Amino acid sequence: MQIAPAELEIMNVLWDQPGIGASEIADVLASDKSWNIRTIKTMLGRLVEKGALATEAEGRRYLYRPLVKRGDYRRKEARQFVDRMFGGRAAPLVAHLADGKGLSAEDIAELEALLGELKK
Amino acid sequence: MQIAPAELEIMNVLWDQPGIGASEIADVLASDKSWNIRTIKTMLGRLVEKGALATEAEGRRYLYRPLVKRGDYRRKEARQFVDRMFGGRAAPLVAHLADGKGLSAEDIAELEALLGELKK
DNA sequence: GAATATCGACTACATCCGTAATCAAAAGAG
DNA sequence: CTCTTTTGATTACGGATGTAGTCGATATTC
Repeated sequence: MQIAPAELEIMNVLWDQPGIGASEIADVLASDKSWNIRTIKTMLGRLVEKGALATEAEGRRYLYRPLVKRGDYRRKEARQFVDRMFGGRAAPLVAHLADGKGLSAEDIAELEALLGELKK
Repeated sequence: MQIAPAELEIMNVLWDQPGIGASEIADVLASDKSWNIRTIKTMLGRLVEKGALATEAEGRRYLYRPLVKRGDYRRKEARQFVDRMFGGRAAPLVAHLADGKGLSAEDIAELEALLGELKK
């Protein structure tokens, strides 16, 4: 199941706060995005249609909650991206991120810890 | 400038062999893709329009050559992807790849070497 | 109770993408 | 010279996406 970039913004809100309604989502997004409430509702509808969200009626409105796990989705996308852009190799990806100054000291430390884990 | 997934296949061929024409590209791609030559030409046209490719007339046909560097494009895409999916943090991305068994021993070795470099 | 705000459902519409088909001109085959 | 092939240019077309507008029903506010 494919989630478009704009739809992902909605999913992110719902992964953080499952079980809220369209207007609450609009409130959360209002800070960075300037999306019309209708736009948000359109995307909610599409996400439900795609099977990414479940609805639960609360009075006259719906509450939404993710059916896909954030981790699962990320894993799938990460894999797909690395395949598409780097022929499936993770190292070049990290190298490119590093080259673009995209790695903080903290990132590097985390990666080291991670590699330590992996070697075991 | 945005390069769609299918267009990227064309770019990859041209990054490997700049300065070839549509039919040569079709030959290279014939092994894995079953794209009609017309499809390839459509994508070439779009890539030229987007400014990703330059054309050079050779008799009645064109030779194509990338105007965007592969490394630059990858860097930009990697950054964008990490921002979109992982809030800009690289470590979680690698963690997800690792979790999905997406890291070979070789990858791990390369990453270690890379981190060694970065720490200096 | 009448005007208004809000909700979900349905519709709209331009652009991008994947996948070609058509067309006119030119080049090559015989 | 005529038929076929190849090339770039233009057009097609359905599905996805971003960004809403319309509509009918209901809830809320005077």
